[in-house]
Amino acid sequence: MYQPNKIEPKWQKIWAKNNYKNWHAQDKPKGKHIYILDMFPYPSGEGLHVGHIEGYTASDILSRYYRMKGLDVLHPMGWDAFGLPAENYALKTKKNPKKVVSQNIKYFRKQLQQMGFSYDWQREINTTDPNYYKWTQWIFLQLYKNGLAYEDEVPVNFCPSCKTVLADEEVVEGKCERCGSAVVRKKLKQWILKITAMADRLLKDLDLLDWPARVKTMQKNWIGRSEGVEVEFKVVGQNEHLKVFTTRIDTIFGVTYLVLAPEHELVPKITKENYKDEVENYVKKALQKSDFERQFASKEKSGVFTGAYAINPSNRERVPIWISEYALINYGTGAIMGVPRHDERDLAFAQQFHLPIKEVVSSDGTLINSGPFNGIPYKKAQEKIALYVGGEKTVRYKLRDWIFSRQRYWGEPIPIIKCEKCGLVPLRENQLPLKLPEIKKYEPTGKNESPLADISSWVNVKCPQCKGPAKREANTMPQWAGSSWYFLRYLDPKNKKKLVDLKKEKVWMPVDIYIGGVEHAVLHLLYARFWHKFLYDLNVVSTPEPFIRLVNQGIILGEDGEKMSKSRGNVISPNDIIEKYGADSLRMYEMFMGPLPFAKPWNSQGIIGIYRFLNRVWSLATNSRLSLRGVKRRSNLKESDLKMTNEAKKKLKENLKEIEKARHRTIKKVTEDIESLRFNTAISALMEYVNQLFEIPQEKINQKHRETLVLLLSPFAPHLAEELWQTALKHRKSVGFEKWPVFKSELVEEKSFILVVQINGRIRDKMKVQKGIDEVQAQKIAKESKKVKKYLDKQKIKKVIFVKDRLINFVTTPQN
RNA sequence: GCGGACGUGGUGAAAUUGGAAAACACGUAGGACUUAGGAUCCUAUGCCGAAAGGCUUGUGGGUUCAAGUCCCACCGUCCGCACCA
Repeated sequence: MYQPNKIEPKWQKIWAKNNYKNWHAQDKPKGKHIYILDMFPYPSGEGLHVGHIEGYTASDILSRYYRMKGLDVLHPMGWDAFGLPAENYALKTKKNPKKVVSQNIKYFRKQLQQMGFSYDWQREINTTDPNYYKWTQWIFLQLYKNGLAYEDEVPVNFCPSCKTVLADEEVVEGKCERCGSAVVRKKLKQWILKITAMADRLLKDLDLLDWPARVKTMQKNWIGRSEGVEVEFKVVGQNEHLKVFTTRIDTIFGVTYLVLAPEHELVPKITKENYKDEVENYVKKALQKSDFERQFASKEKSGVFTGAYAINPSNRERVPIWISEYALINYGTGAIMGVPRHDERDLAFAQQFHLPIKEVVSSDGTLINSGPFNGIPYKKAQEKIALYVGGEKTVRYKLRDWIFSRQRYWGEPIPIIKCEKCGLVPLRENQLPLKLPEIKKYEPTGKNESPLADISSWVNVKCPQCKGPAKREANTMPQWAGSSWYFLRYLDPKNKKKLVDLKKEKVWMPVDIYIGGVEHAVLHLLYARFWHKFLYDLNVVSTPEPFIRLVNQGIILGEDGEKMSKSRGNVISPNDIIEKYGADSLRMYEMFMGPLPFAKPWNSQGIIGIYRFLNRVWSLATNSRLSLRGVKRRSNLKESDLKMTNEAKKKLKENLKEIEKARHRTIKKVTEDIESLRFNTAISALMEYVNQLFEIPQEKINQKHRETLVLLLSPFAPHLAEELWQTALKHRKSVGFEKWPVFKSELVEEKSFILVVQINGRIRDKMKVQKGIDEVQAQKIAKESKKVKKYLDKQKIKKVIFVKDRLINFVTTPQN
């Protein structure tokens, strides 16, 4: 009897011997090797959910499969444990974050081991371990030394609930990605990473990657490259110039006003006395609004006139200068030229404030009202007009630099000392890691500083340069720091001298297959690419991209088809499923639900089908009865016991002949499907094979049939396979390192096929015939069919289409 | 609004290159075995029809001997971005 709750713990214990040495990958393997990586989890208090298991099962199947194919497989696991979720949870439960994290990790590790995932636990890493974050800090120092980390006072996103600044990537629809509070804009001095310096490479190198189209598109849009022209408008009566950015320089003759962002630095300078009160009022109001309010609450355009005018360089016309929220300070130059006739937003604004509207591109796409450029197609005119108005070609990106400091306790300390005399002084590399002090009060202060600022024993230090009094940088790094390079540390987790040994790095990088959720498309995946390119420039790594192939698993929805959530009460707990059906059933069901990238609703009934299947496998391999009692299984009977009609005898003979072919066909199908990550159809193929084995008497099933079944099943259901391999089939060694079965192509090939006979494209008959017959033979056979004759009667055959080994189609016309 | 993915039975889904639509499961119905069945086994199961046969891959058109697959238009769903000049 198949009892998963007995055999699963048994094999898990055996696999755990010597810290899972069987799954330990060589540092420098001699033969073929493959790096199969999961997005490592954030060890929350909730434990693993079914979504984690989906991706992790897929990667485990691949890992086990490639080991059986004889490859060296690197399949590691670790913990991404710094950041807000752990800290908020710790605050809520009034515990120490370090303790919380270590408890959660313990629970996660246990759950992963209960699933039978074949990780190389000797390479386990933890981003909150000082031996790990030493290197996160080291990378920061290199960024600083290379001018890619800088401190600046800029308008930043601030979450009032989490009491910290956030990166643009962490703001979703104007709200904090973590807690959902509306984000407000503040001007604060922050550490910033110059990701924009890599914008072009991050965009171009997307071409090197085998990633899902939507992730590439998301990154492309996020980087948001646009080519345009910067052009200056002189302010009337002042020695000031307003620089605007436009992608449509050809419409400059149609400019009827200019707009500045409320935060634009020239606003106070150019505003005329009579307009000052109104302008200041508007600016003040705008600054108080959250991003959410500014972007979504009011679709109507707002704005005020500054009283100032500027000269349009194309036609010398005087145009009014306005300010409005719809000009964004952090894109382009923060100032735009208003062309109401040819831009929807400008049109809305012009209509609101009764500004003139001027047409400069006619319906046929040529310029009008544009002085010397009239009659030229607008595209062609762009270059000439840019030259004419003294504009400068520029490339602009939506991507903004990465705000890198957080006013929270639970993160990597930034290894910088601030000295009044010497300014910013980086720690020396031999002073790393700069450990996060253990403190009692780690609540965020809300004072735009991390709680570390209040720990005087930690924060007050001597300046390494002048030995005078100085302070440590008290802000910490964001959650994304540790995950931006973790896949490198797996290669060399204990190296004390280097982040990673270059020789080991050269062997294993880049990651061959990276499996994880799509939610990191513009966060982790963008940050990791950025750091990787930087490390590539430093010769710390040898490849420009870290992840060649990315696969997103689709989310698993609740039974109601909605996203699983506690409030909906539709969360499926892996623990319950394991208890009821075992980890092998859970693994296989999640793979059987549908294609890996699809979103799929859970179905409690569905897993029963898998459980039944594994029971059938058990009974086949152990040669035992399937049911508990009272059931006559056909294959328990001797051939002579069967009441054999002639037809039944014939069918049996056929089945026996077919079964060896079926074995080879199944090997082929399962092998190909695993390699292309079509696990659902691989499992279907295994089911079909089992169904076929059930069609023949038990004594006709030989060891080879059973062994093939167990071998092919082993990546999917490793516990069951191991049990059957060693107990029922009497092998000594683990099934996980047996040779993957091979098929003979001559046995996969069928000798006959079903010839489909069509008349005018409609199927009229089917018949089993020898493969390889030619058109003449096929015609002859087809025409012998009564059904076909009926339709060909009184018809003239106009044309015959013959597709070899598939079909024959008679195209006819009535004879008269 | 812009960009992307997609639309097949009661449900999850299969379907190499344009060549048998619905594999494999779930569910349902009937039967077997049973003190019992929510275990197990067998049979049936896209729709209409007694049958012959006809119809069927969101809708409408097109290309083709042949379309789930290719082309055009429309409808719908999901996801991402969203005043980016």
